[in-house]
Amino acid sequence: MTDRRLGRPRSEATRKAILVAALEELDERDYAALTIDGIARRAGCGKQTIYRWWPSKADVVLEALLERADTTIAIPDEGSLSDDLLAFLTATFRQRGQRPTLIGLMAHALLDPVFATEFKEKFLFKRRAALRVILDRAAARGEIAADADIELLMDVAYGVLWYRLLLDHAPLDEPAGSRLAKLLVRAAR
Amino acid sequence: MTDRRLGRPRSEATRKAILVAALEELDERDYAALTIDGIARRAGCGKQTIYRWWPSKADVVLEALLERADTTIAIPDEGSLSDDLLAFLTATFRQRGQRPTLIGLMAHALLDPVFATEFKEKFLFKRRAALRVILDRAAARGEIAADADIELLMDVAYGVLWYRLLLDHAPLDEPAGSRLAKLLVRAAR
DNA sequence: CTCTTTTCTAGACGTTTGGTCTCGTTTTTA
DNA sequence: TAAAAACGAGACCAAACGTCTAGAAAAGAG
Repeated sequence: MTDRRLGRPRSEATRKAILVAALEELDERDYAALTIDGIARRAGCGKQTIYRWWPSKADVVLEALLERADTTIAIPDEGSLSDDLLAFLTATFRQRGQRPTLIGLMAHALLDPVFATEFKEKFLFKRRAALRVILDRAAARGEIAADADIELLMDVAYGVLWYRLLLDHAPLDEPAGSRLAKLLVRAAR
Repeated sequence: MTDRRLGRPRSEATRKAILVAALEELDERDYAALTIDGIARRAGCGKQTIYRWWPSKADVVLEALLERADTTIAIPDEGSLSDDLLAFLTATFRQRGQRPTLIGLMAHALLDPVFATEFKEKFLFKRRAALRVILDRAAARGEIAADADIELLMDVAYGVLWYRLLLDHAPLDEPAGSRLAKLLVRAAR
């Protein structure tokens, strides 16, 4: 008796081929044109293999994104809120090449409540948690007013990030991150 | 010779029936399940009538939203930035019943660049313009630092609004509007 | 009043996609 | 060797999109 399940085990090679194929497809066409058939064809596998393991195409893309990106979110610890925020925001803003992927996932989350839960837990709330560490440390150092609304501060940071990502009307570069960091420091006092 | 076009004129009654039907359908099912056939059936018109006048179902919903909501965005003028922001934000946050509609339109905009332009011009940027009036007046009164980033302040306001609307993880009520207004006033100085 | 133009409802039609199901095969454990 | 589960390939059905056709209706022009 072993702890392995009965029957042929899941093919890790196929799993990776599917994730790679999903990202490659996303590079060539936009998210709206992404199809399960297309991913299967490119990965050289049957559609059923994809449906067996992922409930929707968004779940495939999300897993591919999580696997590709540095799963560990860097949490800077420079000693001051100002420096920590600057490092965190510029690092976050720098991942701008992922915009099409993030846009697609958010669109899917808005239309599919089940995936929305998945997306929040595995991606969005992880990022919030990282920022919360920074803010909590600053609060412990007394850099944040006792009556400050930590949740609101996080919503300001990620709100601006997502709003600009979605509308694409203003830059999302390092100078922008720097200005946002300054604003947050002033608002936290 | 008149300025009326030749032929049978467009039926205003049918146009309104379609917009009403779209909103009614949205009350009963979520945006993802909204279909042109369903709207046509409920409005008692042929599909062609819808396709003739609107390029996509999102355009129908957007027009219905614009027609229903107070088209004129109230711009308070209380004499102080603090009061103006409080009034503007709480009025905006109060329209929370429109969440499903707004979610659907944003999702569609993320997947369809053509509609995205429409959505920004006819809805999102109109709201930004209203907020800009408030901030410009405050700047003229000297309530905002000369080097303040007005665009960033607007992105903070609407960023938090949309981020909470999309994620639905935190309240979007009048106390929240009040706290956000306070934060903005502090950040603007 | 008749002709032309355009919109109207109604619904058939082809296409695409999603998602399920079937088939015969392969890889594992018992 | 038998049972169990995953595999690739692809058939299959249902749903929705968007186009098209047909005949009726509503307006102006002559």
